[in-house]
Amino acid sequence: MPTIQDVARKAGVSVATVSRVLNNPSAVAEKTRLQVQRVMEEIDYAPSILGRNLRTSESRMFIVLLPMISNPFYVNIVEGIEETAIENGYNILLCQTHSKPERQNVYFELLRNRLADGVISMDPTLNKEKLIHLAKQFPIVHCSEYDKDKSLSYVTIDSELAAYQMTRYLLKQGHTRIALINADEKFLYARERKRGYLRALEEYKIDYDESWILTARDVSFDAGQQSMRSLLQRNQKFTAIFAVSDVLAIGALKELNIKGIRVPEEMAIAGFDKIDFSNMTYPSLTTISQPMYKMGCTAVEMLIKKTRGEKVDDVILEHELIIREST
Amino acid sequence: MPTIQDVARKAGVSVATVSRVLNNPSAVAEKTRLQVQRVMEEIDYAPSILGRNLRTSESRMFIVLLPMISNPFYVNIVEGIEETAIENGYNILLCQTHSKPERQNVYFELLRNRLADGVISMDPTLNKEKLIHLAKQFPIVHCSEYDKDKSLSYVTIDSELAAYQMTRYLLKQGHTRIALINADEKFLYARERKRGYLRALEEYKIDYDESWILTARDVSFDAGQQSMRSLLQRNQKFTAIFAVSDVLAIGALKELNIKGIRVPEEMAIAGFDKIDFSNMTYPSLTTISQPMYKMGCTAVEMLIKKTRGEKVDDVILEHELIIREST
DNA sequence: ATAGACAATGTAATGGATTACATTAAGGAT
DNA sequence: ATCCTTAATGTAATCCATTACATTGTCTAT
Repeated sequence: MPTIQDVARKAGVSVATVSRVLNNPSAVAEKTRLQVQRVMEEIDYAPSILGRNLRTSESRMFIVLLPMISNPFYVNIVEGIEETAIENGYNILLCQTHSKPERQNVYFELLRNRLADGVISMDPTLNKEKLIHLAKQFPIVHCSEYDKDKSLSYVTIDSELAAYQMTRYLLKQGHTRIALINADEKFLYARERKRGYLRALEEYKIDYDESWILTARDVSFDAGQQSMRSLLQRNQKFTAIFAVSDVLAIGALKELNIKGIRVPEEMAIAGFDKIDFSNMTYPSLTTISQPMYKMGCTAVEMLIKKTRGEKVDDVILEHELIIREST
Repeated sequence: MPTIQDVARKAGVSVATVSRVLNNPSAVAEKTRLQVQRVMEEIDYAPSILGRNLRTSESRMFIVLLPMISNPFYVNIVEGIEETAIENGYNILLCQTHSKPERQNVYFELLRNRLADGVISMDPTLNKEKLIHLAKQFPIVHCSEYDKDKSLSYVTIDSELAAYQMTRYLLKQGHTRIALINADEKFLYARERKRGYLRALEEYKIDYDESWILTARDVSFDAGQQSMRSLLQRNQKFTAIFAVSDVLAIGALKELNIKGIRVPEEMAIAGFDKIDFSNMTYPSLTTISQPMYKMGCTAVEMLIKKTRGEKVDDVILEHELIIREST
């Protein structure tokens, strides 16, 4: 691999001039510039990112931390992040954490080592203290997940309100026995959506009890299906199910299909997220649309501001109730 | 951020000794080692990856190139890649190319600059010459997609055979009019699967014509649905559909559901890949199981061998016909 | 003709780590 | 007491690019 020295030697100039051609072309005479550029072409020279970053401590890379790419919820967010990052001359590295600290640390090391200029985190399981500590030194933005105590910047939606609206919608449809398939409450969104659900039930003076709420093992189709199965065994005569994630709802719907329970006639079901697949189920799924693409864009914009040292405000985006066939 | 110099100064030793503590601890006296380690702890020192890589030209990172993470087909492959890479002390960077050369080049630059030690490519649209050129200098392995002319290493399945078996299975079920929803033939797998499909039809002496084969706009649910729609408009009375990808099949199935066509009674449908979703549809989808996880593991193993300069053989893994409710 | 201004280019320090080679000190053999 | 071996540590070159500062040369104004 040729270096800047090789170019300089071959072009009969100093390395400084070559570097100028690269970074500030107007500072070198046209004749010299063309000569240098010709040599660069000729020997297929590309500046070493390593050398450059070492000198400038800037990499124009962002790290995007997500639990797993298997959750389709992230797809459109990543789309938005990528698009906006590229527009602004940044590239992104997609990093799966599997919610494991060892994995997370690997990526934080990249940050500490200036292999990345900032982090967009969508992993809610990150160690909070560590994160706050890092956020003092490096630009970090939370996307979709965020922390209550405001010590970290975030962009998200109002999960509580969305869940409240969905539950209220189901109540208005005449349902009075509505189960909630929730995610692990270690996720803030799980806690928020549960609160919204309860608020609606209380407003409608429904006589519910804790058994209406079921926590899925994880956020996967299987877990959703299994949750539905155990709900059906109980014989509690629910007429509607609200799952806090489309993935769970789709799993649940599958179980209803298997058992031959007609949706929405015998049982209504609603999800959350509006992932692509939610429109492919039979029947299609009523859900909450999160502005995922926009959330990704916003996260990057916030992050770039942070790299410039500017103050950024947290952002809460609008969501939307999408009524389809399953309710 | 503290440097190795800071540690050396504070511990009263030379930078060489600090470096030895890091890379070859047995070469330094226990007393000194402990002292140095204490200082490292104290000032929260972490070696600069940049500095290290610049010196050693090794990064222990692999780049994984895929068109888009939205295609669930990649999920399990990535799982296998990641697992195996980590086991061997490597980390991976997931890179979406969107099949665009500009994007691909960004990541190849990382490779050229030693920010990564090798590439696993799952993007079939890469410029072949460029790739062959790069493969002379850097370890590159193709995963799932591969090139006919054997100039690049690959791990894949026998798509032609799988498609042949699926088609033959449908024929044995008594279907005689089987449409193929294909992907763009720029993908090798699309060409291969078409060949397998045709071989079966010919073996069964089916009087088919070109109109039985439809090329989807891209590989997405929508494209599958649209393909089905246009097939139905034609009034050609197919009794079975074979889609070369589950994503397409699921879109097609959706359209059948919408039109109230019973599956499999009035129309059978089969997919390819066995993605997680394929078991969540109603009815569940007959498909070809690719050993995706294993494919990912194998790709990494091959790549590691290559980084060591060893010769590697191409690998073709076994697939399996998964018969479910849709046929 | 000479000083001053300015454009173009070069020199050398710098960023953070690794490592070949040099140096020092301690212990063992005679 | 002297020489040799060996373990422990240090010195300095190196990887590649950027950039502050120094130098050279050309042109203008007086």
